[in-house]
Amino acid sequence: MEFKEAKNKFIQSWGALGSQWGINKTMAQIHALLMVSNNAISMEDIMIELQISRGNASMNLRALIDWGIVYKEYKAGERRDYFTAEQDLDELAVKIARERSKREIKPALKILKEVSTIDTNYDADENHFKNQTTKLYEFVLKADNMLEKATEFKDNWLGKLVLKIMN
Amino acid sequence: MEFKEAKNKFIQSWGALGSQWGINKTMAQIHALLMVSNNAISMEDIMIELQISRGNASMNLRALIDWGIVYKEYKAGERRDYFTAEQDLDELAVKIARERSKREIKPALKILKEVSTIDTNYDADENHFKNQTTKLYEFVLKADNMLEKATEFKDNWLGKLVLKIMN
DNA sequence: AATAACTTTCATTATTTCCTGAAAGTTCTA
DNA sequence: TAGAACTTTCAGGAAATAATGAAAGTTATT
Repeated sequence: MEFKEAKNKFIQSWGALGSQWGINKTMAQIHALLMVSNNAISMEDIMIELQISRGNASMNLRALIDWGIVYKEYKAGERRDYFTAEQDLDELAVKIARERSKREIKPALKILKEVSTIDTNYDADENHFKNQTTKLYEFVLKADNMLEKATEFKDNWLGKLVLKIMN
Repeated sequence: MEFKEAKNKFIQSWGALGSQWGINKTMAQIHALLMVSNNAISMEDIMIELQISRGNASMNLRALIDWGIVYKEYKAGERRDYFTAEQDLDELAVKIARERSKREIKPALKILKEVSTIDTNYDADENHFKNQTTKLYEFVLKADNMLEKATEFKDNWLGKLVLKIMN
């Protein structure tokens, strides 16, 4: 396999993987492209390389920037914006974990708390519901806290975690 | 909030959360319903409760069974199938983690290995590509191994992990 | 082996999600 | 402040995904 083919395969696969995890294909592809690019690249370049429209490129770049994993870069004497992706994988993972926690896990916890604190009479079904949702709340809370703790290492957090687990 | 309202809210929210993580809404809703149900329930019941068609119910129940988080149950003297969800959250998380690893992470690793092992000349772009994908491969491999190790505790694995991290 | 009770399949339809492209917006320069 | 260079927005169209329901399939019973 030569470079261009490999690069393309990587971008396509990253896009597909994104879809499976609830991230839209183009967003994942732009991220993939930037991640393996040696230099900052312009919206124009991205549009051409991925064969997408200006609007699509613009919206997804914005989303990636909101996630904190793509940066705008200004080149001296140049009008257009250039973009780069976070190149450090520890940092990337930390940012993704924090965003998903903020956007999805925290709201889910709120709802779990709400529904698990209903008043129950002695009905078996209601008790079971309350029980299960309470457990779920505790489980998700614990998982979320753990992730937060783990990512606080920041520097090589995954490596440190592995060491701890291995004993 | 009373029981029925809470139950509904939980099911709806679980469905929405599923979507955000690449799991179809109905599948997540069926799972939610079964998870908080005190008794095994029939396809008929599920169809009514979630207002979905027979085909939809059948296909998504099948998918949940394939994931290993929903079980068929046979009641003596009854013709129809009844369904229950895995009630133990540790077990549930382990199964989901293992399936996603098998279905998504392992194939991704295979591709990362492929694209990261191209022959490069001294071109800076190519070297950067090779570098980044190699690092990504190692990172994902490490994460996957860690998850495997963590879930091997099986019994209260999340709790044990938290303890380790806290030191 | 015929019928009844139930489940699965899959072509069609519906819904959701995503993408396009043109217009409006912004920012810089002269 | 006019115009050029570039970016963003968003209504409408396209594509992807999910759901329906009727027919085919399965299994148990008589």
